[in-house]
Amino acid sequence: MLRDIYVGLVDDSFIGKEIKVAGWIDSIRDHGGVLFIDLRDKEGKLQAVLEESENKELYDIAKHFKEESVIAIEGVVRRRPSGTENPKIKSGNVELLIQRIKLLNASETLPFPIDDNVEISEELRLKYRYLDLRRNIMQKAIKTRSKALKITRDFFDENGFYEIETPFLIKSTPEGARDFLVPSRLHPGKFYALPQSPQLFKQILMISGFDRYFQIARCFRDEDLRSDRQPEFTQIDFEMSFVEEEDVMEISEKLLYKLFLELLGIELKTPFKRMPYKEAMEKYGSDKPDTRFGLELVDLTDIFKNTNFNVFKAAIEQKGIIKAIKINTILSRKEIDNLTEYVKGLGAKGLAWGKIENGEFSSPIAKFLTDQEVKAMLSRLEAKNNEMIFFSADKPKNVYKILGNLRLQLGKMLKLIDHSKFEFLWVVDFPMFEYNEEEGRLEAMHHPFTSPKEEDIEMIINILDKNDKEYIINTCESITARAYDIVLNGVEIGGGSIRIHKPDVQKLVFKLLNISDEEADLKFGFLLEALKYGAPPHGGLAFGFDRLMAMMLGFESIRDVIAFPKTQKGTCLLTGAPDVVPEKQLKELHIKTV
RNA sequence: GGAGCAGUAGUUCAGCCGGCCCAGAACGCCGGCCUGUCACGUCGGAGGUCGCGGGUUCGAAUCCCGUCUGCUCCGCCA
Repeated sequence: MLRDIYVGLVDDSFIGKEIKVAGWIDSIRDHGGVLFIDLRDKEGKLQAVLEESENKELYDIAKHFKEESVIAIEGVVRRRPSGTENPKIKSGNVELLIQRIKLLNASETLPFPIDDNVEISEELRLKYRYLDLRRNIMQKAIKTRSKALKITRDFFDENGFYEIETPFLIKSTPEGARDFLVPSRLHPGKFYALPQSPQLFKQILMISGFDRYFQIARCFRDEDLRSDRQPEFTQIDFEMSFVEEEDVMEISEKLLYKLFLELLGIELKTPFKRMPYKEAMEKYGSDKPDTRFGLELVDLTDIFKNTNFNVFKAAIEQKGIIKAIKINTILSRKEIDNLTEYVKGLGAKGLAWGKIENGEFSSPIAKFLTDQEVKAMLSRLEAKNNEMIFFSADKPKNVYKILGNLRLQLGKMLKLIDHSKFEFLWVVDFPMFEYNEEEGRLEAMHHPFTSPKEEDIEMIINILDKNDKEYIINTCESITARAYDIVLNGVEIGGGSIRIHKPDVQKLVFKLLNISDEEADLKFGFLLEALKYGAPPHGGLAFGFDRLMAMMLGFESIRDVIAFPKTQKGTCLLTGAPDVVPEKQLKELHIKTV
């Protein structure tokens, strides 16, 4: 070994000992006659000292060493002179008296400082990721992530789960996200897909009788990126046999409890709150509400059902709704303008607002409203003096999107969010289906293997019998799925469901999704077949591990908890992926670029 | 596919309603001084295709058009 101990672990007990250490020069200070070198490794820092009078030759060389160079030092640990202790570091009572130094690798001047307090552009951080990762905050993030994985593995092991790997090279299936494809050399014109999740395999494993499975699974989705979405990401994926919703939620809560306790010292209160999807949408305009603050949406549709105000009238005529958010401050004209721009970006035509000042309601739309309407509305909103109201009137989907996002924006703006809180919430009773207007067909809201509630199966059969588009659109929403999402501070950190375990129900659902028997056989035949041979009732959940870690560590983006993330355009600035490949490689794969 | 923000010394930023800018600060870098600092101090110095291309103008970092890159968001993400 080139060293006896990590510098960060040297403490009072080493006083008087001669040791050999190695690490990076965190900082170097030449005082003219005495030189300080703070040596750093993954465990911390240690101050090393060299006096010119002791060794002039070495002093003159060492004073030119640059930060982030890698050196090895031999010397004796001694107590620091009284009054020069540094309480900020663990080894602050002692220092290493340098006898010999070996320069193992000199560093050139860095492209940016290795310092938690300096914000460096994302571009540079990703290009020089190895330097970025040297920063204390990133070291901590990666370390915590590793600990979290260890805790997770132990937890599932202790609870009778097997960790089972599933393939990366799989069959592409319709539905869901766009697949990443891998060309097959042995089968010209054919492709593997990378898994969007181990979904089908974990179900098959239940049918195989393993009863409880988990996996720290890498998943791939070829969709546009966001601060919380990378093309490859990690799920904590698990599945259990002979369970119902509550069982899956309970084990999920236990894992989170353990992670928060052991990593953050926080004791979570379980069970977490549950909220039906419908309530989440109606009160928060979101299926992943941030419940750390109020500003709930209030429905005003009935109050304005006979209104003469054209904007509201038109919305109601098109099966729309009118909702409002009330805040207890009056914003400036400029702030309102900014919010208007914001909601326009979400597809709103404008932002109607009103305020109560000096006991009077005033609003750009006041002249279109009757006294009765205003009175009823203010009473519904319990609006008081110096409060302000924002309206949205549109199809429900748009109103939820606009007010849901406006609510988050207002929460931030008015500083209503307590950032020390961790508010968990289960969102339950999701609809099974969503109508896709563009494609004119139903889509699975969760995925097509999610079980409908037992009592709703009848409804599916009815819908199929009627075969009437209008009826399908109107009825599909009331079919409830046995699905659940877990939300933390307004971020969806996991989701799952009880799956279909009977082939006939699975066939019904495929049929409703407009997947023909033929196509179902072609794409999911193996699953339908497997369901015929004693498939146990089963269900599970997958956590978005990157999101969970980002939340726990207080990062805005999951890039900060991934060692080597990609940019918003999906490129790796460190290595330059993706890149062109030699013609020969393409030829072997039977591929031509266009 | 769309919208917004950003791009100026190595880094972080200021300048940007055209001329006071052949661009400035801090940190970093280079050199000198300094025996107890730990964001050391101090004196001096070097360092810039103002992302790129085009246009308007007597004159462009500054205005216009296009383009590239990063970020945030909408669409998309079962």
